[in-house]
Amino acid sequence: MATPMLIQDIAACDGQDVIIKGWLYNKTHKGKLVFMQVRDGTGIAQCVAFQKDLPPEQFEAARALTQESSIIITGRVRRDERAPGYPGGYEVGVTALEVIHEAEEYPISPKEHGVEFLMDNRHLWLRSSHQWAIIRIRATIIKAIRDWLDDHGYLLVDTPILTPAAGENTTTLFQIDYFGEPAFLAQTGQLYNEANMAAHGKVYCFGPTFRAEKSKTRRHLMEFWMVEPEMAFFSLDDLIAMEQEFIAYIVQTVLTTRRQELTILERDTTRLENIIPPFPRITYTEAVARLQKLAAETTDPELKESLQIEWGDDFGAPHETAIAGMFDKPVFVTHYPVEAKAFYMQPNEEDPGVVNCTDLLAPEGYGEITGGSERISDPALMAERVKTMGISEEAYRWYIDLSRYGSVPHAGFGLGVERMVAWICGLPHIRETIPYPRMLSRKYP
RNA sequence: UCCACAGUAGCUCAAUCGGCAGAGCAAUCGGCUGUUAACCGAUGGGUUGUAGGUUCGAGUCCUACCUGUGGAGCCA
Repeated sequence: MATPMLIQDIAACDGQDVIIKGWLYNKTHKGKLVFMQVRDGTGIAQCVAFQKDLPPEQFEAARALTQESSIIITGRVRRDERAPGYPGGYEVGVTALEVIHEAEEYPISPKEHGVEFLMDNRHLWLRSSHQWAIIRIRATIIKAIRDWLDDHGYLLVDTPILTPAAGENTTTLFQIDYFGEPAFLAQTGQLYNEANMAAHGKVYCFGPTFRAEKSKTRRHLMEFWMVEPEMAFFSLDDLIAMEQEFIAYIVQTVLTTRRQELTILERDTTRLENIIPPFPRITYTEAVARLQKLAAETTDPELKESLQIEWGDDFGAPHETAIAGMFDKPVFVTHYPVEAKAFYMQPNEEDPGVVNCTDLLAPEGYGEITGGSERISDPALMAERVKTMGISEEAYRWYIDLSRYGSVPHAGFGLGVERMVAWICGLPHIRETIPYPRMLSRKYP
């Protein structure tokens, strides 16, 4: 009696008669036998149909089967070193084949395709093994994020996506019509997080965020997912200590639970195995000095040009890559100039020209994966900041209230999930890190 | 928004100095009992991104536009 089986469990079913429900991933036939690579969502298994083992009409159906046709296969699992697939090493000797739907000519072949074509067919491309591996790792990263926070006393508190006020910078917000009033898609949950923090101590929000920046780079999406922890009575040192444990846990969790997927992606995991605390940290000022030294020493005129920087400038992509390249772990860059950062960041006591903030730059040129800081907790300073930034006091009254009623030193950060996925998977472009990327010139499918 | 490059068969690409529109893969048909992006033989497949211009003749040269790719900028 054949029993249903998921392909991920194929090794445990050796010798058993099983039923697989799935899709034909690829096929090759050789006279009186047909090799079918069948995927069921949990893996890919080679199913071998010999003419003598099937009713004639079913063998003919196997020979004629089109790529991505949906099928139900009955057969016996056997160990075979030659069998490809994920996990592979076992194959199914087919005794019956039922075709559920014969697919039309499938546009994506196992051969190479261009970026535009694949993105136009993103809804189908997701079935390909590379994309399958990425999306599974993404799910594991998200689970690791939530597990670590939940296990360390952080409470998930949701923040709104539809927000009423734009503050000072409407150009980077998507505006929508809210019953005749303008509303905006959230760029961050942080301000609401600070209110939630005062209620629960350590909180985090996790959801999609939206930025209408006309960024056309390999690291930017218009819609991306961000986790933002916010902690009461936290200093910059507390923040850095927490972040490195958190990041290391995520990386190590993927390494231990998604080996197969990292192999599919041909990721060099030795770089990831090294991601354990403590991470190096340098100040912004030190980073600028190192960049200037590097620019002075290099003989490459293009690199020299791209590394030009003066104290006070924010880092561009070449700067981030160069700084990260000086370390083999993620590096915390702290104490940026006040002007380069957000209005709510706490100025440094000894050097008021910089803020107590830290960006975490990933190795291998993957850029900023977290950005965080101590927040201003002094009511007078907050009021002054709000005024000088030209922020609507009416729209942000609720936020200003937070500094009036039991204000405490606090800190938090945001982590971009897609950049984390790109780094861990070793992907050259962020577009493959989310099922349906929203980019400057693409919102289909 | 700026710079560079590209657009030819379903896909990936060729086409010499401006002179017959071509291949691999995919598809279809046939062959093969161990394939790993199989292989072998055969068949079908084209408004060369759009609009205009130069020329006896334009995929190729010129102008504008559209679309995409790479990079920069932008980026609490």
